[in-house]
Amino acid sequence: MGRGKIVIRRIDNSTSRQVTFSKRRNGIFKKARELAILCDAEVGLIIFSSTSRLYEYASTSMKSVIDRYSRAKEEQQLVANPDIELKLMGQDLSGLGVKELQNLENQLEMSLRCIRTKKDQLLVDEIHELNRKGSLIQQDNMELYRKVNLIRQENVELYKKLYEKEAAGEVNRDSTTPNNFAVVENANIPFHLELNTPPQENDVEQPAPPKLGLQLNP
Amino acid sequence: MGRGKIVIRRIDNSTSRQVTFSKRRNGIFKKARELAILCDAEVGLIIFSSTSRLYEYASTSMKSVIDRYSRAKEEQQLVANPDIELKLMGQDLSGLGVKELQNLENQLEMSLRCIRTKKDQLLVDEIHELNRKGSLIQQDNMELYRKVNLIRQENVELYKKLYEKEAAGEVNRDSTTPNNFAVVENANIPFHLELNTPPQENDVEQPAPPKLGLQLNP
DNA sequence: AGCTATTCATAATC
DNA sequence: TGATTATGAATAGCT
Repeated sequence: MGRGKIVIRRIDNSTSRQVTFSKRRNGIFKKARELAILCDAEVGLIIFSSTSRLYEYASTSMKSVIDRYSRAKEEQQLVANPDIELKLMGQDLSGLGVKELQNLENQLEMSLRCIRTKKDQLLVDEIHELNRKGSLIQQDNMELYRKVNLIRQENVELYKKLYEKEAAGEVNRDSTTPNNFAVVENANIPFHLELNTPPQENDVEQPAPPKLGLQLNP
Repeated sequence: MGRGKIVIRRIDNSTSRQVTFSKRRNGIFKKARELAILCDAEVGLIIFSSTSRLYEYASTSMKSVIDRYSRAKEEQQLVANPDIELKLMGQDLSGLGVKELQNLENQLEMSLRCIRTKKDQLLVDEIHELNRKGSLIQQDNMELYRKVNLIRQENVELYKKLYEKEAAGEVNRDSTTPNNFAVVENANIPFHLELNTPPQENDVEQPAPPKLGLQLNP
């Protein structure tokens, strides 16, 4: 139904995707409404666009639809698993008085709080652990930088000495060839290192470990 | 679309209502699927027939759709109701009826869920960020190890050459003193480095970043 | 946003 | 129910 047939696959062009979305969204909402009216059905339709905007239609109310859906699903579950309810609810609620129900509510709320606390603790612990590890690696990193600089300095000294000796001596054997090669490599390494460093310098050279986002360890 | 135009009102004849329901239900499910695929949307469609049978379609999963819907709604609530805060502290509750109190309770529970979700997201994000940073520093670290080894090797070569030259030449000036000193330092550094490395090697030498505790990125 | 040429969905019928 | 078909709707491609 259009100027040409299309295959059903994601529309790559973002603009036409948007346009098609608008048109078809209207179309399907109309269909949903018609189905609900014509056939006396309860219909709920939820659509999130690719840009995460929410569009919804419900013949009654979305809350009603979702509640009914949940109940229906629970019943399906029950049919599939007849005895899960007993374990889930702990007990039959019918015949309980206000006091018992209040007790039950309190217990469940306690469990809930307990679980939440544990979950949060796990997350926070993990962040601490990551910070600790990060700090260790960073220290190691700084140590390595120090060492590279020391050895490099020494390297320079050695080259100086070699040149002095060669200058003091005379033009001799093939040793110049590997020596030159070595010089090139040496000249290369610090340069490369200098080039490599800047992007990480903020994270790496500072004495303190980087604390990002939330500050969890006071 | 059919042999004749129809008006959109409840179909009285129960049989044709049923037939129309079947046909249009298939139609709208197809439309929903097409919309989801074509426009990269997340779609959830719930239909209860007039006989209370449940039919559903979800491009991802109904749970995902409903959760996302709830979150979106909660955020809308928060944005729309910036002054809940006043009643948030619970003062001035006197004079409110059961209905108003229930409303307030619902709103607060919604806010609470919203805040919890956001908090969890922040924690998880932070863990991801720390993992990322850790991975970067670790790469840097490995690069540094490589460099230290290269320069050290080169230094060894240079020492060899220097000694050769000195052996070939003669016992000369005071240069031996700083030279010896340099040798001592040089001999020291790799040793120190070797001693330093093992405890961290597990963390540092592996190509992959260390994922500790919870595995958050699947 | 509109406008058609087309394809599609489906009401009526068997 | 299931299949068929005439017809109205939806919409893809253009402007």
